[in-house]
Amino acid sequence: MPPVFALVDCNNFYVSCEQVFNPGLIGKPVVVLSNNDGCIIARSNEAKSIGIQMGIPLFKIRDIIKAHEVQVYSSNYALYGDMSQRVIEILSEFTHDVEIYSIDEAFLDLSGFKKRNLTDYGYSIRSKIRKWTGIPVSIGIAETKTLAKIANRIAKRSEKTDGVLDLTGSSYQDRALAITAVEDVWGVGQSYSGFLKSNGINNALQLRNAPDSLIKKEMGIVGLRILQELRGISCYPLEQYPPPQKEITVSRSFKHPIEDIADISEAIAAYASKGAEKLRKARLEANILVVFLMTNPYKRQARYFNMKTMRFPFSISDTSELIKYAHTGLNEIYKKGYLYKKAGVIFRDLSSDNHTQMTLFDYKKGEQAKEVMQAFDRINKRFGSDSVRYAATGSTRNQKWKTVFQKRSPSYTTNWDQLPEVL
DNA sequence: TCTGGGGTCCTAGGACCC
DNA sequence: TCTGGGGTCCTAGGACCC
Repeated sequence: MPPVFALVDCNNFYVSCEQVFNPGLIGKPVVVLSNNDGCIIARSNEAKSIGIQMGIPLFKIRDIIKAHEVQVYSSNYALYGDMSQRVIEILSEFTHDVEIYSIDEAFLDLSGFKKRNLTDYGYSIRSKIRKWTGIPVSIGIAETKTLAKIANRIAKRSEKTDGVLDLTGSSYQDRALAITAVEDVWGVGQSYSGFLKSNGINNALQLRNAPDSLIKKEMGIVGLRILQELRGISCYPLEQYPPPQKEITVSRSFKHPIEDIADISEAIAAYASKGAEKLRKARLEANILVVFLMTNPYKRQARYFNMKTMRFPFSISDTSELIKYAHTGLNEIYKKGYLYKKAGVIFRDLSSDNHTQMTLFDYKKGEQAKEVMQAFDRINKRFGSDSVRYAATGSTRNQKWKTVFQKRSPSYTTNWDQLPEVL
């Protein structure tokens, strides 16, 4: 018995979140920006239809913004994360077989619901999410995740589907594949679509019917799996319990380039500290730390990129230790005379925090440090993040490396002081 | 002037070992 | 002409995802 997957995808998620709390934005061109208000990362349908591209830098479309009075928002992840959780909670009322795929997408296993009308089931999911959160979603249903993605894409665009499309056992399946461009197939990016098109494969139907040997040669085993999935043979099961995380990154671009290592050291300390908090929250410890530093790749000025990998004698999640290592690494890779644009830390080789190997002497020290970290995390949880922080992360007066959000909406759902008022 | 951030998987090649 | 072979571990780079 082949499985049945549903992909539930929130439409224009970040923009929809803004619209829920500011209904005046509905029907208008609206965009949400990346960190430092750099690029467009979400668009309302109206913004899409006036030609604003995903990922484009804001400064390149200033005139379109002005001409069409596009409403512009900085990203507000506290709000989006909270809304995402609400959507997931509703989904799990419909089935326990939920895989949270990203902040705005989830796969469901509907294999047990085959006797029902799956389209109708989709409609009831969709309308409940709409009613309880205000977020519009689209739902694609099919025998594999890749086909469910395709169904979802059509459900999102076609008026006729009204947001839900079930392709299981459907005579419409070939047609659906034929109207899906090859670059819109899950797993086909820029490089692969270039190769496929140069071989006359322009849509998903042609890809499904392509010879295995051709695909294998250029796209390897990943390509073969895409073929299987398009043919209705599932290669990617539902991952209800995701495997443990393999790495944790904290990195930021600087709004303006920075030269001085003192400023970069502050930034790196803040990133290491944030990463350490993420480690402890996931009950993990790191064995490897990578620090990296780079100039602006978009500029023609002198370029520099370097990174340093360090392995610890035993696994760590202690903030002050991690800051120390990060600074050691930074001092090795920093070179005077460059204008730096981005820096970050990566933690790798993560292990669970309950079986650290230490000598008895180190053990005592370790227990003390652990208690300090627990108190640190408790305070920040209770009074808001950064209520306490390490001196190495710098004075609040130094704004040189801080990320900018000039057009941020209030944190309507996560901060008591910013609840929306009903007048 | 102004260009995000955080992930995963696969593959090839080097180091090292027996 | 021909220069051992095979396994493991690690890393870098490429490709993709949202």
